Amino acid sequence: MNGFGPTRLLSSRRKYLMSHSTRSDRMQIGDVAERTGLSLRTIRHYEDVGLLPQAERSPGGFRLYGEEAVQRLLVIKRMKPLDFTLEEMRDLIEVRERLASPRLSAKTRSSLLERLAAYQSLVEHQLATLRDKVDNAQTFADQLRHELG
Amino acid sequence: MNGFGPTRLLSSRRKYLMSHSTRSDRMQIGDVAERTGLSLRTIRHYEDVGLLPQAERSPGGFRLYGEEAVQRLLVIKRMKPLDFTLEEMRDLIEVRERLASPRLSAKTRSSLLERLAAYQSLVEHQLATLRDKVDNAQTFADQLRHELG
DNA sequence: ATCTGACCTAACGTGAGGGTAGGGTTCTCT
DNA sequence: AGAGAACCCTACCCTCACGTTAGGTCAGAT
Repeated sequence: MNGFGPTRLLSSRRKYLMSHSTRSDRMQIGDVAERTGLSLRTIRHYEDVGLLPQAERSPGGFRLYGEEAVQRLLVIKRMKPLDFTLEEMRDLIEVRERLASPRLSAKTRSSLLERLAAYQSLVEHQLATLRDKVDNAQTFADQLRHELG
Repeated sequence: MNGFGPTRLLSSRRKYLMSHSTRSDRMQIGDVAERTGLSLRTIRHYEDVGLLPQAERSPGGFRLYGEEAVQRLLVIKRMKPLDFTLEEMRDLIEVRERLASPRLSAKTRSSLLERLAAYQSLVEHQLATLRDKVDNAQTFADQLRHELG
């Protein structure tokens, strides 16, 4: 159900949770999954398609993540209901990140801003249709309530 | 884009729109698609998986629908954002329909009501998580607006 | 050293349709 | 009656975002 391993669901992870010595602030994939509410499979998949950068690895090959990864995944999670493809999200995120850098020619910057603006109007549109869907669902729920009430 | 044929999109269908004689109130699939906003492909798929009952056919094999089909599809459309599988929807609709009949033993009726109640609580739950998603998306949109504003 | 829980890759499966090919049907108009 | 346009049919393969095994390896505790 979880993609792998026993289902931990909400139980906070007990073992080697940041041992004591030598640990940096690197988490492994299970911690990230827990903090984001995404499955291991999903996280790996996002890496596969480039939505998440390649994770560092432990000597034995375990993926290691820092806080930025969690933050990025949370952003992605917020975007998801807007019905973008993973590739669009990758692109949108990249545009935002590049804009964050101060070292950009005016041309580059304005072209990035343009792309971002395009995404924004898409976002607004999708947000509107999402709200419509909620209304629809609400209507259905009301009807159901009425039939049972 | 539409599953088949030239993209009509919003343009109302011009030809043989309920001819004049001999026609009953049967529509063909394109009319239904137009009225529900679903694609031809989707409608056929729903029939394939039993979410929509087998349509009648014209002598030449065209699917023919009545008003009930449109209504049913609109109900399905309202449900869709709630993230049910097509099979769950089929089942839920069937329960509702069976309940509508007056010829039911008390036992049957109460068992159906129970199932419906179970669905209802699922619906409420899904509705809640859907609203959460909207909030998330909203947060994201706000951020984007802020970056551009 | 061993156990156990957490993790790995590889690969196939699934749900809900989209897209295309190749061809038949139905109405309108002449 | 014939033609043309608009509409529809089945069959099949494709896509996207993962889920689900299968068959291992790794890391920390005992």
